[in-house]
Order: sequence, then structure tokens, then C-alpha cells
Amino acid sequence: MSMQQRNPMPLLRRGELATSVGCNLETVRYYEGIGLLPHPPRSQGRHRLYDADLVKRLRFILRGRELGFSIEEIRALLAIADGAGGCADVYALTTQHLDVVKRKIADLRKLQRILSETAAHCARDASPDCPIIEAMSAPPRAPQRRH
Amino acid sequence: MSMQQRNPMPLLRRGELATSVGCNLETVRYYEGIGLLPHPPRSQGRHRLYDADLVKRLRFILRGRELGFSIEEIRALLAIADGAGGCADVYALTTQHLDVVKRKIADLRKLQRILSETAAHCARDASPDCPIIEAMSAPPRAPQRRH
DNA sequence: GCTACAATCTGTAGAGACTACAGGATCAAG
DNA sequence: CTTGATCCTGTAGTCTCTACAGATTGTAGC
Repeated sequence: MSMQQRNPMPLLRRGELATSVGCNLETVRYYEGIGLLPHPPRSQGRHRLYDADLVKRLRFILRGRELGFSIEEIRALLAIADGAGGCADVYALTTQHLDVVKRKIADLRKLQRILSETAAHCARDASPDCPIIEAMSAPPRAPQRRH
Repeated sequence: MSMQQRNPMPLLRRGELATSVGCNLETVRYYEGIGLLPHPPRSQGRHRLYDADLVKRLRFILRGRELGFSIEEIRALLAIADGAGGCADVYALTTQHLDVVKRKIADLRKLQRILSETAAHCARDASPDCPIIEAMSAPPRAPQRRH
């Protein structure tokens, strides 16, 4: 008796994959083109067929993008996950990303506070003089960093 | 006695402005072109001259971009800050973006935890089998949202 | 098996937000 | 007043997708 399931997930086509992960149809082909997704197996008529691993990989990419990682950063993370490079690399890259993530969280928290205060203020009185520009245009105290 | 300072900030040129806020030289012109920054006064020789208000406005735009606002969202925020539209608009826009910001913070916190755990794990043993893909490729429980 | 319509194929073009370059004018330090 | 840095304008390129066009394939119903 084979260990393989009778229904091991029926191999998705490109449209099904896109729908199931919630991205645009063409994005899948784009990621394949730039080498983030491997060339998948094809049907007789050259239609791409995706298995569960590819679904997982695509979800990882999309999630990373949503969280503000660049394509190249994701490429690096994937390379690590694919086993290229040892634990030292993993440690370096993850802690490095961790710093970026921490900074973003701090920035967003600050923005959250500003937005809450602005909303509260604006809900109360009718002044057209909103504090948002003042609050958000403060010069950063840390050295400039551009992505 | 005038309230104006004798040295009210010496009017920056484009390069000085860009350096002082930490953005690219051409970005300033780009924002002027799409109407986020007003046409500044010029010198006799048509060189742009920026005062403190413009610096503040540009910093606001850049900060907004860093935090994930689109150009059009920033345009709306600036319009509000410029006094076009009432407090109802401010309230709507800010609370709306507050939701986005909250979700981003939550996502980033989760990623932070994953990255910390990965780093800790990888620092200890030499296994090339890192948990990062598994952790980050989990299907989202919330309905899909693409920007 | 045949028909019809959806889905996929390829290549290319467009959008959004910048960023770089070329050829010339201007500014300011010496 | 010279000279090298900075700025001018316009245009073209980059990055990350997204859309379209025309041809091919997949599949459900007859």
C-alpha cells in the first residue's frame, strides 16, 4: 500500500494558484520570470502545473512583500530556506531583517498614536487646524536611512 | 522690533533640501511635478529656493511614503492639512488608515517573533532545516486583501 | 468525436513611483 | 573673472507589477 494519498492535492493551474493565494494571475508568471519561483512542470499543452510546495513558496513571497521586504531580500531568505548557506548566514540575515522590522514597528506605532490623536481631536471640535503635519514632519532623530 | 529672526534659515537650494531631508535630488522635482510640492520661488537664474515650510512638507511626504501611504493618500492628507475639507474628512481618512496601520503592526510583530525564533534556533545548532518558510507561508486566516 | 467557451500560452506595453543622464546655464569660492 | 560644483530642462531607464492581444489548449455538454 502506497503511502501516497489518493488525493494528494490535484495540481493547480496558474489561475487556480493565483486565486488560492490571493494574488494576480500575472504575478505568478512574473515571479517565475525573475527566478523567485522555479519553472513548474507543464501539461502536454505547456500549461503550468503547481503542487503544494509551490503554493507554499508563493505564499511566502507574497507575505514577505506585504511586510515590506524587497524582492532581493526575499530572494535571500528563500536561498537560505533552500539550504544554500549555513546557519551563520541565516543568523546574520534574520537578525538584520529583525532590525528593519523593529524599526518599522516603532514608526508605525508612532503613526498610530498620531492618527488616533488626530481622529480624537477632529471628532471633538471643528477646528480646521489639524496637528497631523506638525506631528509627522518632525525630523527623524536617527541618521537618515533610505531604502 | 520685528519678530522675524535675523537669520530665518537661509533658503535652501534643491540639493541642500534633498540632503537635509535625506531623499534623492530628483525626487524633489518629481513631487513638484505631480503637485505634492508647490512651485517654489526661484533665484534670478531660475534656481529653486526652499524655505522651512517646504522642508516640513517634504518631510511629511517622505515619512508617509516610508510608512506605506500611496502618493494619492498623501495628497489627500495634505489637502486636509491645507484646510481643504472639514474635520469629518480628517476623521474618516485617519481612522481608515489607522486600520491599515494596525494590521501592519500585527503582521510585523508576527514576523518579528518568527525571525527571533529562527535566529535563536539557527544560532544554537547547525541544522540547515530552518523553520522560516513553514512559519511564513501559512495561509492567512483573514480574507485576502491585496493593495 | 465535435463544438464551444473558458483558461492558458507568449510577448509586449502600461502604471506608479521614482532615479539617472545629457547638454547647457548659473552660482560662488578663490 | 575663471572654474568647478550645482542647478536647469527634458527625456529615458528601473523596479514591481498588471493588462492586453492573438494564438493554443482544456474541458463540459451534446
